[in-house]
Amino acid sequence: MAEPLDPDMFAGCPPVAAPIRIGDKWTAKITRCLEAGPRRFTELQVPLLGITPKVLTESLRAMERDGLLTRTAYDEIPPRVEYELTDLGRSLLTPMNAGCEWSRRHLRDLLRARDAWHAAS
Amino acid sequence: MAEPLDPDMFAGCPPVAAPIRIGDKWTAKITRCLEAGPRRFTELQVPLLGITPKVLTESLRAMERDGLLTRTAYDEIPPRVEYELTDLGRSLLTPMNAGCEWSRRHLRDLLRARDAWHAAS
DNA sequence: CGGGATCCCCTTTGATACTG
DNA sequence: CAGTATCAAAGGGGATCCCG
Repeated sequence: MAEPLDPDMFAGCPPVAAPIRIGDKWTAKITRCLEAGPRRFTELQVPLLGITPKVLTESLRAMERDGLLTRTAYDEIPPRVEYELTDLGRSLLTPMNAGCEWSRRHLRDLLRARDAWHAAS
Repeated sequence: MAEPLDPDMFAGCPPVAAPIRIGDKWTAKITRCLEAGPRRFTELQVPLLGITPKVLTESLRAMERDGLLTRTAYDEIPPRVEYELTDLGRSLLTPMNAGCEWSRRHLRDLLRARDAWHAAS
């Protein structure tokens, strides 16, 4: 359905890059991962470097509860579960893109101000 | 310079309304409070219902450090300090407005999904 | 494979009291 | 007025181990 997720797709998005945050720590990244189509649990773990199963489960459950994505479990062996954005979840991409655009244009200024502050103190 | 801040200006913005968050818990609201011009410390405390001086100071210091606002202390008695948005701080209004627009259009759907979930469980 | 159960830590946030 | 100092609480996030 979709290309494999790039393990480094968030390389340019350190936590400092997120004065703008959507939902909890992982919501925005999960949304990005699902942008191109449904994904499996293990598939999501790859770009979300170091996320533990517990935390990923919690984030996915919260998003499911809020109607941002659907969870579909297939009764197979081995088990297979797919997560897919709903229209509501997809609507988050608009403010997310506004946030990313802000980072592209202004984050450098913010970091420069922060460095200057540390240098002065 | 500017009209007094409405103590209830954030009445329609419960925490649940913020799947989109800018900076720490108070950054976005402080930015809104400064939108119309410089404000004093005590002036800011009014709409930020219940914020303690400590937390307000911490938030303001962090924003100053990041170049989002300036702090000007006038050597008078009684003391007077004014906080004012920089251009960088003002640039946050764009993604903030995108987030507010999302809330206006979709928050109702999110809350409905959440309620349905609770009802089902 | 896709989790659940436990335990724990640390940061964020707040309450309270005091001060130049 | 505009903070600072200290303490306490809370919850988000993570480590580790286990399971159907």
